[in-house]
Amino acid sequence: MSRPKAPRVSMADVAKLAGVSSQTVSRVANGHPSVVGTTRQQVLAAMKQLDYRPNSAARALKSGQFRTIGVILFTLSSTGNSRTLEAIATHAALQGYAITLIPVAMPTQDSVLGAFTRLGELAVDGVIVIMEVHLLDAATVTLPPNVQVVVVDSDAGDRYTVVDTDQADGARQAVAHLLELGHRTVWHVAGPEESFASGRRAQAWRDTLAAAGREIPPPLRGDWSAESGYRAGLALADEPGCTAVFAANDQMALGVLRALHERGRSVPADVSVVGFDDIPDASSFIPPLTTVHQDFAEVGRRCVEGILRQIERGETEHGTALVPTRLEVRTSTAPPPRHGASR
Amino acid sequence: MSRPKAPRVSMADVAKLAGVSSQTVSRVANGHPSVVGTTRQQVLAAMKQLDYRPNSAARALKSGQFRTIGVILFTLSSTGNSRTLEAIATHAALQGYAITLIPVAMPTQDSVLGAFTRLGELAVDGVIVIMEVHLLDAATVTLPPNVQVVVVDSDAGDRYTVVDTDQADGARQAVAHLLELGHRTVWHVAGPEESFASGRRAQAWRDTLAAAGREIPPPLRGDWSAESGYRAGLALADEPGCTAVFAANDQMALGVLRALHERGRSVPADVSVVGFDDIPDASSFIPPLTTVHQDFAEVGRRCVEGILRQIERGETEHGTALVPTRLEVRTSTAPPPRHGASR
DNA sequence: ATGCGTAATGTTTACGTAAACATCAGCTCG
DNA sequence: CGAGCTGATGTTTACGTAAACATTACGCAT
Repeated sequence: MSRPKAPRVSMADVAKLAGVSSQTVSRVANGHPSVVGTTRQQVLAAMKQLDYRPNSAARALKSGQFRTIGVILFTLSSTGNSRTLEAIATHAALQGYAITLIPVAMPTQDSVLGAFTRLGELAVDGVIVIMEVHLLDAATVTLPPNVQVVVVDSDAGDRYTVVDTDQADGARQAVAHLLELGHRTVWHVAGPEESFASGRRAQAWRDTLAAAGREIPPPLRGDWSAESGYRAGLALADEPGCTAVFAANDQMALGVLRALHERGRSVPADVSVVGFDDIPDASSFIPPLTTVHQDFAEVGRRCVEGILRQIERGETEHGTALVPTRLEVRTSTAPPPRHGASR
Repeated sequence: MSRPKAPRVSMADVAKLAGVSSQTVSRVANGHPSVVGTTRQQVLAAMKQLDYRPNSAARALKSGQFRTIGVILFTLSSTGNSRTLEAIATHAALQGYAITLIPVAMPTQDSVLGAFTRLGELAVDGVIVIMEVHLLDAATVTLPPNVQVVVVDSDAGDRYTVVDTDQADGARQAVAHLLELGHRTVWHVAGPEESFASGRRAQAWRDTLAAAGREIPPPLRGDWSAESGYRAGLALADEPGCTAVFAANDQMALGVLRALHERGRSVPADVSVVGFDDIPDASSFIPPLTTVHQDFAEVGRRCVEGILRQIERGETEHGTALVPTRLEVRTSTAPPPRHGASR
């Protein structure tokens, strides 16, 4: 373990060179006002000459703060997660906070528990959870008492600060758009059952149809993947009455597009398709996909704001903040085929 | 700043409860052998009762190690980066290391320099850079002396440990596949000029054609985005002699597919298209895309191994490790149209 | 029996920082 | 003109851990 190391430069070294006490060096480092200009210059010069860098471990030990936020997530393979993470990292950096990644191998309670246990020994002041919250329940007991939590995409607003895309309104916009175009009803390719976002989108789809007095077709279930969308799309292609599809994310919409294409159903002439997320590729699908745009950057920003507020104040907040969505209309949607033509 | 806190449980507290010295607690915590069974049990029980968690700041201060790896990257929006990061995080966690994310706002030397300066004060034992290395040159001076570096996708093997996908072989396989199908030559949609990966793929494309004695069409240049691929695709659709396209990544291939589709050129009957990356959606493109599969998980694994080896040994290694690629043949490639038919 | 080695545990110390407290010089005001 | 104040800087201490060193107690060989 003991390896040859360039011994680190400490405040004491700087102090000696500058001819002051180490406390004065500390004051300069922290921008304390009561250091006179000339002294400050000397210290600064000494710091530069020795290439001094504050030791964050010592600082953390003394202050009890790490200036670090942990982010717990299951996977980065979904666009939403990685874009949110990126925004979190960027905003945290702006506030002088670092991000520590805590990957959870599998979305099981055991794994999550393990991640939180590791976290208990980890140097973080707060945690942002990008994951289904019901998995978190068992884990909360293992959280150190003074670590705050913010959750993305969840209904746990009564226990945590929750930041969420306005799933319901996004889905409503998508369905309303299709109805306005004249479609009788809208079919739905839902996400996995255990996903909160998926549930909210499906519920809003159902509600919007019900509010308009339309028939509610049985939803098809996918797992977010394009492949599962393809399977759903094959089924939909065989439904003669199906002229409009709302897929719960863009990847499944991609699969639906492929299935319809293979079955000779033209989009949007025969069937209209709407997605959710607005991933960068959506505008290059065949045809370019009408989809619900999510502002991941804003979600990330609010997460950081929320967690920092809690860290500063030292107390947990509750409540849910919704980030608005907006329908991005491209060319995968059109009025339904005229009645005569479609039979 | 002084906030009401649950005072943290320290070794001394555990020691008092267990009726031993804090050093014995330390020995138990670190699995030191010379603690007799009964004592160990007492300490363990006390730890559990008090919900003791080691303080990583104090541990880091004492040992000089943080058990943390920093990852510097510019963006997570590319599949490759986020998948690599995920693999890095997973493998680091397996070894008991945490990952600290250092996002760089813009790919400029200034930004990178800033990130490294911040890093200087950060608690990391090593750094993995997922980024064009030429931006790193100015930054190395600001790196603390005992922080090791591993680089992904670069030609800096003479200065750093480099882990890279075998770009050249992947591109070669793609081009060879198209030539074997009977295409006279292969057009190329390249990535951005400043990208090392892009350059390697383009060079291998050129070399493979040259080795086969084929004509080398002028490469088109994109920026990795589907939109840029679309623009390139429109140009290619107007090239009568173009029957085969090798796009430097899957997203640009997606754009090419759309352009060809819009121009009424059928894939693969009229034109064959090959991509690079094998993103999950590639199998759901219209048609499913033949592409070069990259093993991002393996890249991440080797990065972590490399950096840990350097951290253990305390010295920098040089050299490049190549992760093999493999051609995933789907239905976007076929023999060229028969001569008579195409005119 | 005496001494010595060894295994188990306790005591001291240092890591680098920053809060708390102490000191000292210069200045204002009664 | 000196008491008291203020601003600049120095000294002490504590944060939690673990290495290094110190101290027991016990067993075994002479």
